[in-house]
Amino acid sequence: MSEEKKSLNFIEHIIEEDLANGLPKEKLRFRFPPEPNGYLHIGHTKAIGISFGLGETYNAPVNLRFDDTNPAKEEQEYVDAIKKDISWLGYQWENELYSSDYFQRLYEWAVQMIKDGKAYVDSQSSEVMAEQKGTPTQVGTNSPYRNRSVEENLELFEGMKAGKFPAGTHLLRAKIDMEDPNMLMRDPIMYRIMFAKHHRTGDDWCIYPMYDWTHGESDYIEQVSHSLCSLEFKPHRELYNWFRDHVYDYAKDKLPMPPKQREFARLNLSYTIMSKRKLLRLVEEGIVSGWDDPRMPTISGLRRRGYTPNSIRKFIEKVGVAKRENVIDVSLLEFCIREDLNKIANRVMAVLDPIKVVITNYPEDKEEWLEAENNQEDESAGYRKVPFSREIYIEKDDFKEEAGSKYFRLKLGGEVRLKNAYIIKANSVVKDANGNITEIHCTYDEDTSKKVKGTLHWVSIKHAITAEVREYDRLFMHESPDSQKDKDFMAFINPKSLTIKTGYLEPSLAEVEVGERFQFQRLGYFNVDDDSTAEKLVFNKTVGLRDSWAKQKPKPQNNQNKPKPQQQKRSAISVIQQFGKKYTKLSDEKQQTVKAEIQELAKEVSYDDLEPLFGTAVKKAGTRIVTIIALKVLLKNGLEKNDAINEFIDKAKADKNDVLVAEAAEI
RNA sequence: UGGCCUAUGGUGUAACUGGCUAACACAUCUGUUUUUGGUACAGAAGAGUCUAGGUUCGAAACCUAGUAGGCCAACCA
Repeated sequence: MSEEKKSLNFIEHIIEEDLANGLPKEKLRFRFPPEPNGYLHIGHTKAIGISFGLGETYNAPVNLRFDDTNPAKEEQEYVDAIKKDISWLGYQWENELYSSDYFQRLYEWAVQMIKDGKAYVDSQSSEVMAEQKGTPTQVGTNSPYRNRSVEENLELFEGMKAGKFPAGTHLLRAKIDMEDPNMLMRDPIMYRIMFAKHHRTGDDWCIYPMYDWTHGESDYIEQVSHSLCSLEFKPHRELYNWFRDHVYDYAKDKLPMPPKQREFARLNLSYTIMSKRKLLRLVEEGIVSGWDDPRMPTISGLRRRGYTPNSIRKFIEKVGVAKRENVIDVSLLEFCIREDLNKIANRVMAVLDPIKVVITNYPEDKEEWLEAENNQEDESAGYRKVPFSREIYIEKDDFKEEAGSKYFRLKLGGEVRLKNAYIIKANSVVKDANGNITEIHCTYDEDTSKKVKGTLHWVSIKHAITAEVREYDRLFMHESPDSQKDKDFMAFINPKSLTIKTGYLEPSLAEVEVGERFQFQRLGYFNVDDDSTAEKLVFNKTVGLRDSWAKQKPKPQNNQNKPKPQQQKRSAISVIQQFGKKYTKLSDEKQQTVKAEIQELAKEVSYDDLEPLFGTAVKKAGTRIVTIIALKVLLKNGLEKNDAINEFIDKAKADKNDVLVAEAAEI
């Protein structure tokens, strides 16, 4: 067991510390608490991966708890979809729970809080209350109802529960501090009146608890040890603790574990939006076909697109956990899915943009069934037969009448290998009236041992089956479409995010099943879409293969690779400082050229610019060398020596860096 | 005008809690192998850790100030 010590993220550090301080390992318990008001997306996967992942590493139970305290928004449909997605990802929850299961207990605790003078019934309009609440920079003021008697509060709360009051007339609030700098502590609402049918409790209740009151107490009831959520809940922690500490007083005999909330930064993906509300808009406005459109970042979308649970889990693992805002490059997600599919997807041949090739020396009525390896990454995948005949399709892109030596594909007079078949040579082309090539005439050679640079995929026209092939591009053309202050995210929609083609496939694909994944050789990974039927096959492109050839070709004006915002002219001193950072690493020769440049720049530098650099840390020898060089220029141009200068020079002469000493000695 | 959080190569995370030349992955670029311009393998480039002070023999880490970004005023979660 020489397990290499993996570095821990900050949450794991906290847990390790708690364990070291005496928390028994058996007490560890986590939870994933979605609100059933929408579909899960890749961002949620991070939260799922963290809590369920912790459960796996510490062998601790993880509850799936639906935070269903707002019947106006929540539906059973979402509960079912969420369960399906989590299961699909391969995680197992210990218990399926609902906050609504705790409504009675929460109610009893609330009554206790009233009796203890920690909560009161307010009877004002939301406008007035908002007024009293103040702003982040301005304290709030007390409600006139804040000091109702316990008896009155009890009676009113009882009445609220019994349905005696219309919605909006009364509220239960915690009595904390209207002047707290944290607005969440300014007498937060615990209960509101809502005459709505709840997806689980039906009409049992007409008062519903708010998030802050429910969430932490649900954690506590479940004896969750570590309650992990995203950063925006950080300000809630203070309130989480306040409620928890009071309730702990009521129940500590039976519920000894007070949970602790910790927050991590949520996942952001480049060229993607993550907000449920905005995703809903894409669905409602018909930009996509539904929540499971393969372009959507939802779990169901990714699943339909052909992503594997493994690849998504791997992605979440690689993304890490920390507290700073981040934007993950989609290329990491693509890397993860390619890595997985490379190992498990069988290779097949499909031509998506065909051009006809006639092999003139191959008999017209002949056909051969050639052996093809299914997956060279997996020996157990075996072999299959693919038909070859006189007329085949290859990709249009794979032929040019004329091309340079860097072009490995077919050109007139050139030879290429047909994957799993023969080597062919292009002799002539047939063109239509517009000059478009309609046929390429080739001759084949049975000797396949020859070395040729290029290998093409192909499909026998006579045997080919057709399929609808859907290719996807990113939904948005901007790296962070929803964080532009002056533009709506809809402005960045990519109008060409979906391309539908007719593909010609080798006949082995005639009987595929929905969800099956393949590599179309040299093109990418594809899976069978839910829309696919025996009569009409439909494939989705999951992701393309890496293509180092495409990168060499001139990009179609898409300069997304280097939008480096060039800073406007930097000052001479900052350029010199920049040189300083590298100076000691440069070769002697380079040092000379850089030195000359610094001497030139130094002419524009004033003493006031330079002086702050005298204090540079000893360790930063490069910066000090560069400063000396510049200083010498200034001295030469008439600058008088002063104490600061002399001290700096003396210190340099005494340094252990030879270059620095040498430069200083010249003064 | 407040409070809280964050700042490490282009991106994301590390750095055994103050100690080696700041590590790993993605992205980028080179080669080698290859019946996929894929995979695999080998290598390169790129960061004095936001800035300035301070503490220390020693700071990415601790302290102070500044700067930048994020979050906080729903009877949402």
